[in-house]
Amino acid sequence: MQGLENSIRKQIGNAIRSLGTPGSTLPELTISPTKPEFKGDITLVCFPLTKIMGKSPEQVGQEIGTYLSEHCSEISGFNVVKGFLNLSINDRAWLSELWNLTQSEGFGPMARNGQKVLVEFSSPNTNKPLHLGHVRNIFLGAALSELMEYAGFEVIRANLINDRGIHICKSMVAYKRKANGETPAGAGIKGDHFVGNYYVLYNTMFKEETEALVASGMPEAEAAEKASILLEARQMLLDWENGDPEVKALWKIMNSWVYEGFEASYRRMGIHFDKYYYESDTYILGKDIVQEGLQKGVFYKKEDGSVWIDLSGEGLDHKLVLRADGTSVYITQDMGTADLKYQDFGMERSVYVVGNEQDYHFEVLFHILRKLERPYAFGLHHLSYGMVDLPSGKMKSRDGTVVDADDLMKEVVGTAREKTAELGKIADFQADELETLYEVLGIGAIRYFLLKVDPKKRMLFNPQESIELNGNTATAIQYTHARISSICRKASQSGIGEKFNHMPASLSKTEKDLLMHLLRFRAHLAEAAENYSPAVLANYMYETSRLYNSFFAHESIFQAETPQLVQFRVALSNHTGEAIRACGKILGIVMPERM
RNA sequence: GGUCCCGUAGCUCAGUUGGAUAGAGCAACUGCCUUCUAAGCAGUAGGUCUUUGGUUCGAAUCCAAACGGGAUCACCA
Repeated sequence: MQGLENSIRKQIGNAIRSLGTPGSTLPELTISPTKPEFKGDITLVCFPLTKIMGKSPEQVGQEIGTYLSEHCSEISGFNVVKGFLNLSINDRAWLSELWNLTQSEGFGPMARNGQKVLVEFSSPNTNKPLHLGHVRNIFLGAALSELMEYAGFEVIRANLINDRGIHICKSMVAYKRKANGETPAGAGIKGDHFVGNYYVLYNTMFKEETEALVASGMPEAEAAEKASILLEARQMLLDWENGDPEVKALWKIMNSWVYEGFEASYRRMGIHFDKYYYESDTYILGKDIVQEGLQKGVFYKKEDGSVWIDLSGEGLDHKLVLRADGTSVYITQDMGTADLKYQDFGMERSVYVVGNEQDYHFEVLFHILRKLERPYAFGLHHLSYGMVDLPSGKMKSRDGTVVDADDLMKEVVGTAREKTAELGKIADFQADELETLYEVLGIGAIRYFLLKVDPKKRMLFNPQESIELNGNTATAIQYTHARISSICRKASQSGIGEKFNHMPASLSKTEKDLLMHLLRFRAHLAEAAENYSPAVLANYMYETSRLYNSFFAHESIFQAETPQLVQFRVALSNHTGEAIRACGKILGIVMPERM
């Protein structure tokens, strides 16, 4: 596409010049695929050229069209409708484009660009198991990482674990009071769920205690502050900071249970990290940066000793960066962590995959880092995403309306199992092959469902209806891939080559639509990487699958008129498979050979 | 209240950065398995792109305002 489109752009430029417009600079040419209801393949919008050429849009179209069909062998015809110049490209030109593509980079990754990008995602708290919101974050981060890698970057996947603070202490208090030394292994519960249960228990106990206090005549606000269980949790946080060995030991063991649980979930999701950061290490960072900022005059100190930054020039507000007592706030620590990451990896770009409730925080953080003239400051990006809603409304842990990540995976894999059995195409599958297939279908379905939507939009998750296996779903795309694989297997048994090595004289409509779409792969890849948007690629992948299915239904492959045509259609199928696998790899959706 | 995000078919979402008669899937209705996988294909129906102004040859897209939904505006993380 690139080569052909560029050469046509050039020819159009020549046309405009030779049609008598001396010296003036060309406006940007808008060229797009022709709408299906018109004849032609690509369309030039003529309106922007009317001024420079001093003619009506129709005249412009006619004259450029005439010039092109005389000077440009790829153009086989044209028509002008209401100022749109529709150009027909001969099939041979399209075929050579595909030929060029498959002979060169194909659908493989771009060449290394020598730049590094660090992607921070997942970043869970260690007091409860992962839920659907985390799953969106994790799949976004993982897909973005793959996408950037494919686009030529070296990628560092980082997970900043929030393993410190009052919320962890709450689980610890509940455990201390009620557990009697129970362990996840003993209880037969996954570690993160085990600890999460004590967090829930804390909240129950806290509620009971405050209600009792209120019943005994204490005002509600006071009761919420005086509950012994809360005081104990606060004391525990202080003890933790003072290095109390007993508290530290409990903290360590409970966190290790959670990490085991997380690792199991990550494994099932098919993701990994290159680097873990822990807030228990990073929370002390950033104070030296505050001093540096004061010296540089970026920050200022109030009479009480607290340190602030004035961002009113940026349309924001004044923001505290250090308390009067010299202790850190969240953003202090984030400044320090940003420096730490840069020391560790020296990356040009850094992406934070964090929910949109922190939009303001990151805007402030990025402003600060730019004012502090950090070398990485202009490569920062906040990949902000919207909440996942349920039909019942917002997910709330205390209402028990969260969709647990492990439950979700289990359920969808179960659905894949039932559906597969229903269709009954799996008679000759081995048991372990089947288990793999169910995983691939189930996890793929969730992944695609969460990735196909523009990240910044809130999205609705309906547990009953959302994970469908028909229509615009991973399953349907995986099915297309399985069909393609089946074609390729059959071809190889008959000794038919899978590589594109023959050009038919002409293309059918579905062949041409598919081919033209395949040629746009790299443009979509580039667009997705540029916008940090896996959704772009997800939609491209679905469209590829749809066009292939249409081709598949309309054209017979092995019964084609000539052996050459058979070979071409096999090759077209194979290359479509390559494109789908490439998208699948980036999105983390495994494409099965058969299903 | 200030700031930011969102508003497209009954539902869930696309919409190539301003182009032609706005597209998919689900749900509903019709057809298509004796030929390569029907988890599919082809079709019917479904729209005041929240509203009102503006910018221009042209607006779902850009600007302004209003309405609706959400987030945020902590010396929490």
